[in-house]
Amino acid sequence: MGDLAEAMGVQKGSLYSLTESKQELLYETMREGAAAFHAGLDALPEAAAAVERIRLALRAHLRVVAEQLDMATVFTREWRYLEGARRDEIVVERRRYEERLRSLFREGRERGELRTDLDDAAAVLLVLSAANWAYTWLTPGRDTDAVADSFAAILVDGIRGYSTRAG
Amino acid sequence: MGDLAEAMGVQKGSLYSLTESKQELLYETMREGAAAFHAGLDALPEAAAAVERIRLALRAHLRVVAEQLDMATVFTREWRYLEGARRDEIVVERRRYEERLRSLFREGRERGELRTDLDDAAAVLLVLSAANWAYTWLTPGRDTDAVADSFAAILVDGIRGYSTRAG
DNA sequence: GCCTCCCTACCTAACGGTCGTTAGCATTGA
DNA sequence: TCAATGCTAACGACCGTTAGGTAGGGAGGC
Repeated sequence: MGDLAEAMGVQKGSLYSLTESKQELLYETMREGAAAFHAGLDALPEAAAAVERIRLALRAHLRVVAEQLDMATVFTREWRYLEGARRDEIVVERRRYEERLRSLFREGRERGELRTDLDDAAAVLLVLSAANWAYTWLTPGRDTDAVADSFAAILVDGIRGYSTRAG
Repeated sequence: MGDLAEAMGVQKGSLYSLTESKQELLYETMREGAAAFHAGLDALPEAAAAVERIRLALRAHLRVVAEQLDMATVFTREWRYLEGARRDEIVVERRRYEERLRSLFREGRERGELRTDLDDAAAVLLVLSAANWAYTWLTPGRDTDAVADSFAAILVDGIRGYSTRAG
């Protein structure tokens, strides 16, 4: 709160005529974050192939992280410190996001666009890992879409060389 | 330090005849962590194929995380709070680990075992993301090797369905 | 074998700083 | 007039650390 007040050019105590508490600020940041990430999934073209939707979901997520790096950092690191009902609400939103991601894979598999032997849980975890770790290395200047596409390319087609691919 | 003292059944101040400072404890934890993760890479069979070495590296990393969850959590979350020379040393160790992982991919590609058009940087980032995010969801009881293998399977051969694979 | 020294491990008490928050009051603009 | 915004000052809690002291046990010298 001290740092925030200083950045606003205001005394520490003055913040409390603008906000209820530090928890409240954290909560509002988390709400913004959840909304931003969900909006990325909302914008996915429904008609596109699963593989394409996954690529675009990765792009959307990384773009939010890159464009709102501070928020994304708080979103990934600080949600643990929410308490009570506010925490419950945010945890639900986080789970819902995971579930929406998971359905991308499940539906893709059911439609035969993805491997039938695909381990859904592992695939989602891999994407979520990339998404949630991104705040540590993404820099707003770089071409975030290209990175997302590289991730997607590896995820979709793997890393194995053509000559050595097993039948 | 208070929590630690309580867990040891000792007064807070008594800790300081055993350690120099909280920083020192953090530093030692980080050293242990770096050693454990590097040991995982040391044990990789040199003769194995790149794809296999990558799978085993993932296994080794996740196993360390699962078996030393507290250490791994500190290792991934708290290294930022190291200061001065101790911080520098740990940052070097972290970078070296990344570099060793990167060489798994680079050598694999150079030997033709991995796709010639592979984006090394993205591949390493993907593996590191999975590795560094693992402390948030890994539970010591579960079959960690199986999860690592699932990750490796997706990483190596991708998720795309056979019927829709592009030529 | 005994005594002395000293190191280790522990104690109590407190210091100095940080931090979130509150009370009470002043200013200002609609 | 009143709500919003700001100020000053302080409270209370927490935290890492230190000072100064005590108990005990092992090592070395006599």
